[in-house]
Amino acid sequence: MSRVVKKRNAQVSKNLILLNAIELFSKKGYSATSMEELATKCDLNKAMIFYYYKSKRGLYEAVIIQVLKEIYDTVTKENKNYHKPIDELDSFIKTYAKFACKFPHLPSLLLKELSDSGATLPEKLFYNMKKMYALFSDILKRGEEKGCFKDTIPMVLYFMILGSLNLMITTKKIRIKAYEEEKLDTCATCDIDEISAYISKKVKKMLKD
Amino acid sequence: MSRVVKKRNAQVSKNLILLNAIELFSKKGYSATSMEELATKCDLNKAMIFYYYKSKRGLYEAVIIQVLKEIYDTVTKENKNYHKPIDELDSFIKTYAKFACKFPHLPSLLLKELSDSGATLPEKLFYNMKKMYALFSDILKRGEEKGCFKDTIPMVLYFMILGSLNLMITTKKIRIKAYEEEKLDTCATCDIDEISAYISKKVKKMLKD
Amino acid sequence: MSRVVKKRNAQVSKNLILLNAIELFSKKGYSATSMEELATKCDLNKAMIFYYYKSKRGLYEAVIIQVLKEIYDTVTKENKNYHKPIDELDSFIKTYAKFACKFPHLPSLLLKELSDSGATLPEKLFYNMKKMYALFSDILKRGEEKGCFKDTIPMVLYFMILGSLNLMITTKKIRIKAYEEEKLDTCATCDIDEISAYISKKVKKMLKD
Amino acid sequence: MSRVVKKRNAQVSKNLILLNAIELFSKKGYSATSMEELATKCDLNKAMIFYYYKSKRGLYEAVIIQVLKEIYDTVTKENKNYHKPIDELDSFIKTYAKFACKFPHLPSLLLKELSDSGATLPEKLFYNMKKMYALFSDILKRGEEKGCFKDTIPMVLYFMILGSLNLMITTKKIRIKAYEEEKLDTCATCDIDEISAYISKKVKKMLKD
DNA sequence: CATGAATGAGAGTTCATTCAT
DNA sequence: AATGAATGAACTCTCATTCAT
Repeated sequence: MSRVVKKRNAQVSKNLILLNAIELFSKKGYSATSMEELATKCDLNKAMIFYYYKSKRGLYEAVIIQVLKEIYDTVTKENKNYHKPIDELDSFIKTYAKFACKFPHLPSLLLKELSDSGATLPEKLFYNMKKMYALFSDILKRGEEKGCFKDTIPMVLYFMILGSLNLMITTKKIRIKAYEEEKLDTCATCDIDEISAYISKKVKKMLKD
Repeated sequence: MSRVVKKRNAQVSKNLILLNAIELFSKKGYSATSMEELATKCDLNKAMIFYYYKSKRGLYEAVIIQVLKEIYDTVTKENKNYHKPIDELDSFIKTYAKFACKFPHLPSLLLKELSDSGATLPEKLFYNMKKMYALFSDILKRGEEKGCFKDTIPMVLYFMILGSLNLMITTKKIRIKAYEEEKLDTCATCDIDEISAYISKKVKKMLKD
Repeated sequence: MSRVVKKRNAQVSKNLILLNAIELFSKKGYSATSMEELATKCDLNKAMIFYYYKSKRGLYEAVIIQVLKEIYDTVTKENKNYHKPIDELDSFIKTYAKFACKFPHLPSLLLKELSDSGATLPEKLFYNMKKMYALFSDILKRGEEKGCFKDTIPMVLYFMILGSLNLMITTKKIRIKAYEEEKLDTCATCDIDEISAYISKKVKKMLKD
Repeated sequence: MSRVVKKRNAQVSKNLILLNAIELFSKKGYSATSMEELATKCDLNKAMIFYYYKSKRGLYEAVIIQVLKEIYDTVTKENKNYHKPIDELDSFIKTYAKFACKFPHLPSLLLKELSDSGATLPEKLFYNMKKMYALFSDILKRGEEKGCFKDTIPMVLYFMILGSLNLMITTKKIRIKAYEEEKLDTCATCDIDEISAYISKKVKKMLKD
């Protein structure tokens, strides 16, 4: 009859759940993530997830919002140190790359959210996504005004950068495998800094006149 | 008591399942796709799916292989008409774009497969993915040999192209929404041809000396 | 790995579920009845309940409709033999009494359905309840026309009959207890026929002029 | 971190819980009533319910006893004003009707308690129920002794009165619906006073010689 | 007296999979 | 080749109850 009741404070538990949820959702996707598994990972009772986040979907939204906020904050903070559009662009790319390395599975999660939802994507989520893009497109705009960037379609350029970085990060394992087994040139040995430097260089070249 | 037994030949049913499976898997992802729903969509009994494809995972692999084959075939066929690396590159981009439009949800599916599996990715699937990439990297290689392309890291460039195209396609709905609601510059009105033309132009610029 | 699969035909299983559900729902009420328990009682897998009835609520509605139909059919069949309103009234009371004995816990179930639902009561259910009442009120109406019944408010009389019968039946156990322990006059020894005869007699007296 | 601790005295909180519990249990039944919901309704912590009433079942019993007491007290108090059995009977019916209107969902709750429990019905509850019935059967007994009532089976008559009143009250909503939609004669417009007057009149007629 | 975090058991429901026909 | 009944495991979610504070 005697039950051992763990005593942690609310914030600790709530955060523990969120952090592990970020990992699981981004590794396995929404449907394949089980609340049972998450609870075990947190060493917490399953019911606590619902106590704090109401529902699986609720937790999921909290996860996405949290992640978007983190990216945005990281990127803006870094960018404050630079004032020339070219440096800001450099910094944006490097910071995003660092972030994507930290949560390597999130991009596909966000991507899915962007694609199937369309209309149902909750407002908060949508709002945070736009803020992130606005940051980037502002850099380009200022660059064009100052005459250092030409012929920009910010949306496409944004996706060229994010797309390539995400793919390079998530495919790391398999690219190594392809290299080891068949000496295929998959850029297996490059680290993320080299990759983002290369992308930076190429993007700047694209935008020159 | 009398049961109506549909009579189709095996190939027809098997294909019917595969086609509908492509749609469902790519729309909803692996876990969120139910065999029940698929069977209903095919107007076939659930058990038939297992009769033909052994298991859900088996069907899923068949789906991915089928899709990769289709992309590869389409791209190679188109590219036979061109012989200068620049034209081949152009053609590669345009053909991939067309394909991605046809199955707009597949990229995220492939992407996930690339990321979580790593080592467990079945050989056949892996093989088909490599063939596709080889096609692209060969174009670049020939271009470098002929001196028309400079400073290439094919893997990164491959992902810049695929990444941006995929993202532009899958986010179409939401970009329109963002434009309509807040006049955000999300390239909402561009059609896929304009987008791939822009990407082509920019990639070529990157590779010039 | 080898699974033993029971082979019964659909109708048998579906009925088995319905019959046991009638018993459980009427004994315990909706919320307190568990699908797990029902399945065990049927010696069937829990999933079969959902296979046949979609949801607990769906099963519940099937139960109620089934029961109402049975009452209605029993009552109409019996009443065909009589043509004078007084005899029809007698027969109505006796038949309802017999039925209520067979499913002693149903009345409280129907009662609850009548009370909390109001607007949400499904159409089919509502329809069957009205048919039942119409049967009774028609007897009274004919009686008034022929001059053998006076001063009727059919709804109240209907509930006097049903209410007293239901209560006498459901409280049987406890009335016996009260009698044995304290010689309280709870009509403990009366059987249902005596009770319905008494009710019949009294109702007829009420309706005389 | 600072926690706001409500300060009420014990009796106030305990009563608050009881009152709201009466409402919820009688509206939804035992199983469908959740302690969480009750706590929210009381603007109190869930644990307080257990602090005061030990368990859900304990609270439930408190509820039933409280209600039975209230009925009994109301009825006896009213009946003190009358001394002829006929007037006492009238008064009993009218008072019960008033009470049932105040807690329209209680009857079905009591009914259920009467039926499932049988042997397990706690002593206190049983005791209170009997007191209530004794009140009624005493009126009839005195009436028979004085020669103004004939041929009484008090238990059945008790249930005729209670049954019809309860049913008329709980089905009010649905009877109105049936009337509005299909002009069915469901006594939709009668108020409780007319109904109890009609019942009174009819009961008295039954008991005449 | 009062709170909120924590628990374990069980609820309804879904789903991939199998088997007899 | 095709069906539909059957299964068992898993899933999300709820609930009464308890404990530390």
